[in-house]
Amino acid sequence: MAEREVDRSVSQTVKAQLALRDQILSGALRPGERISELQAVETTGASRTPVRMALVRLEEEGLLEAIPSGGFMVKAFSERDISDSIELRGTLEGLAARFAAERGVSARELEPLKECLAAIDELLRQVPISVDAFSSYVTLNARFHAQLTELSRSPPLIRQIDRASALPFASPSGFVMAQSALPEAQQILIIAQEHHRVVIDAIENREGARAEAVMREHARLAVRNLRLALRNRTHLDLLPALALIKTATD
Amino acid sequence: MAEREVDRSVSQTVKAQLALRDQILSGALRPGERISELQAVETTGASRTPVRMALVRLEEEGLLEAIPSGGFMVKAFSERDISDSIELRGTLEGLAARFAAERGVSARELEPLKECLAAIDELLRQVPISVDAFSSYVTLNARFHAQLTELSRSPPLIRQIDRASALPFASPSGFVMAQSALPEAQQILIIAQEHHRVVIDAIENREGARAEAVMREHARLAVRNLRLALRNRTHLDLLPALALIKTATD
DNA sequence: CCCTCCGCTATTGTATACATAACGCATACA
DNA sequence: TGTATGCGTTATGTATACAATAGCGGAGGG
Repeated sequence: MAEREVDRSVSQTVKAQLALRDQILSGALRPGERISELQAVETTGASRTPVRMALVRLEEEGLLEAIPSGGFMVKAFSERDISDSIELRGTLEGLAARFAAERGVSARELEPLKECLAAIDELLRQVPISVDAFSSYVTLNARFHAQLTELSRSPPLIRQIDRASALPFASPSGFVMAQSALPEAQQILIIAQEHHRVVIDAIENREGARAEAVMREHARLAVRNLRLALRNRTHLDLLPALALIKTATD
Repeated sequence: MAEREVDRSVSQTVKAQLALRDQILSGALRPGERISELQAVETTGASRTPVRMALVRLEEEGLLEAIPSGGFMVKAFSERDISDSIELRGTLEGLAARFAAERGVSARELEPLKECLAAIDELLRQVPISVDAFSSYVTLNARFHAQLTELSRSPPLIRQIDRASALPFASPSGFVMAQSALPEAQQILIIAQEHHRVVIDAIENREGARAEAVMREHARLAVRNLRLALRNRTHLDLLPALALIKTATD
């Protein structure tokens, strides 16, 4: 066989993992479908060992499921799984906000959060929001959540939140995109921004319970809106993660 | 070289994973120590491929940490990491209890929980509790927590709780054992049992908030007691997981 | 005497060959 | 005609050979 083209800039394992994740999230591999190692070797360009490592990592990430008789299949998610994942992340972020508030955060550390807040305020001034601005919003929102998580200064918690966000529909960007299909999108973003404002205020004033409560409400809002969005399936092709939803609703 | 002795009853990957986990939790491998693949091959009896798969899984489990330049080392935990992990699990179990309460649970499903409760009541009648009884308590308590988690009927949440319990000191059995070193051990077990009783009652009566609150209090109690136990380091060899604590406190 | 550079060694990353188990198909018998 | 059994094919599980890199030690020069 012709010699393999090898990209030496990143490890083969990482390359395979990224490629496979792409295939899953883009819908090229459908939920429930078995992933053939040989096929993965061909599509990713890595050999079987790194492909297998990538498969194990993707299983731990939650995108794949081990088949008892051997091998892996693409995991399928119910609508309930998705809303639970969002609420789960909200709960963890609530704990992170509480930790941040109770343990104290310097003004210096809150600065990046406030910058995000101001930048989002700026974006939301547009009515209706442009496509470009919306895209910036997705980025800024993700950064806000990541920085808030960091403020907990709790490696175990940060780790769990990262894990909970691995499922794309449970990531901050994921459900924002889902909500964008709704007619009330702009109003939703404004409410969400209010949550952001409150959580910063609560952390500044060391009100742990309030900081936690608002993050949980933030997630519950997301869950409600995701449910709405799943009713009008019109623009949902915006959300690639939807490729993971079980076709047969249970 | 002499032919390798192969145990064909379980996969080599699983065998290696169990063996390595044992080595880590028994303290044979110290925190911060690099794990050599070759050495692991010798001690586990598996070859490099399954050993590598096991290492990846243990990393995802949180027992190992990837070294940037390659390979893995045993993760080291601070005291704060440990108490955060317990509080984290308590928060997740709180959510599980809430889900169970809000979504409704049949009397049939609560039966196993009540059996655990009664069995623990029986054990606690002994004053002071015997070593054997304490060992039964550890098992029953772990079962209680596992069954409660199941009642949430939320696969993503169950998965996260399992992950959060992977760290041995964050598992139900782990911190019970740590607490056993305290002079107030018996009193603590009685309070914990009261929590168990309340959460069942709350779930039965569909009081989600109360069910959640008591599980969080349950965890906070554990955190307080673990702190106490770490002060009197006398009997802490009871808790193998302590092998994971950073020697240099930071 | 110390610092730097080169080369060696040890360990990980990758590829592939081999073993084994599962699935499917075909054929034969009831 | 249907079912069961056996064989073949294909996939995964395992082992090992090869490649590349990082870390360490020694030697040489400043």
